[in-house]
Amino acid sequence: MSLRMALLGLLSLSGPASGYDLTKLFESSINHAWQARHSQIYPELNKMADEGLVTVEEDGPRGRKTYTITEEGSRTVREWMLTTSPARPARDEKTLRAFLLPTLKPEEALGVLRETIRDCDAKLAVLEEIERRPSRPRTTGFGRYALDLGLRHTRMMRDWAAEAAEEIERSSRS
Amino acid sequence: MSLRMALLGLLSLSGPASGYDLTKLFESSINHAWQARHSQIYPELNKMADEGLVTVEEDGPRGRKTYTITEEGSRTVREWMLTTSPARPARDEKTLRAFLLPTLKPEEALGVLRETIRDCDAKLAVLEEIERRPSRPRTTGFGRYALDLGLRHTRMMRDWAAEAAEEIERSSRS
DNA sequence: CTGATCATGTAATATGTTACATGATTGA
DNA sequence: TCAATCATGTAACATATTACATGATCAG
Repeated sequence: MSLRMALLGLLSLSGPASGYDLTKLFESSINHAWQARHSQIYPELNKMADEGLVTVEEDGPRGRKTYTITEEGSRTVREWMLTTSPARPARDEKTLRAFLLPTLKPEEALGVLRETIRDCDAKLAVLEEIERRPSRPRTTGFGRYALDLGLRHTRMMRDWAAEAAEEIERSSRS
Repeated sequence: MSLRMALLGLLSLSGPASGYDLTKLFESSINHAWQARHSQIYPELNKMADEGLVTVEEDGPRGRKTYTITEEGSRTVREWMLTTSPARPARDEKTLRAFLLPTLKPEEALGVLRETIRDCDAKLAVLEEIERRPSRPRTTGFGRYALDLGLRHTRMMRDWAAEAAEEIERSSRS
């Protein structure tokens, strides 16, 4: 269901769009919370059109199709947001690796943690750049919460890795 | 690969265990980073046995089988931890919902956020209880990083939701 | 005219969930 | 003896990834 909801949500927030647009939007906005390839997005859009959650208009060049969310589509996301339960916990490979850190020797674990810190810093740079950008089109609102969450999440991860590394260093010195 | 690595990691951290044990261990330790049902775990263990990453011993009552990680198994997780790249971003339904918050009316969004806060508080209570527990068997180490990350993540989420709610309240009063 | 990007799709495979199925052992 | 829990599995279905496949349009 989540992919479907993500697509309906994007259509509702950004207005009519093609599968191609949505694939890009996915990458540039919601990517750290959910991902999907075009090979999953295109079929899903067609299914939703069959079910009346979106309408299709075959217009643009190169067989471009524009999808628009319908009343029923809007109702569907809304229901989902308001009534469905907390849902499955996240599947996060980074956290899994954190969990498995104790299987490594201290120096190895340290290496992994330092790489994590570098990755977080790189990601933070990107997100902070987006945050600073004065003209985020349609975006006072749209994606604001997600950006904020992304920043907080990355900082949290960075801090964790830094403190874990420090702790390992301390205990291997003694 | 991740499920496989999670299983090998658990076997390496906790010692030999049955599929049943591992299913339970999954739930009680690594659950917030990765999940798997027994219907996925049993076949994976058998596949790994075929490939020599674990050995099986059919012993206990009720056809219980005990799996032990092999040298090759250990090498496999180690490689994975040290050499494979940052990997796919998390898929987190909670964050997706956060992203879609602007599709709701302010009062509705507020309701969702308040529920998020309640959920986080409940989860924090559980995690803090685990943290306080004096006798975590084999666990000064095992699961420590993951627990810490879990706590940080939940607090981060809680803070985010609280601040977002506050912001919505403020702007709807004006 | 040529490389980048736009634009859509399908097929094979891998991963994950839900439901079905069975039976042994243990403790009250 | 009966309910809970231990213990393993398979099948059907849903979801997601990778690779294959095709071609139009645009900017330099």
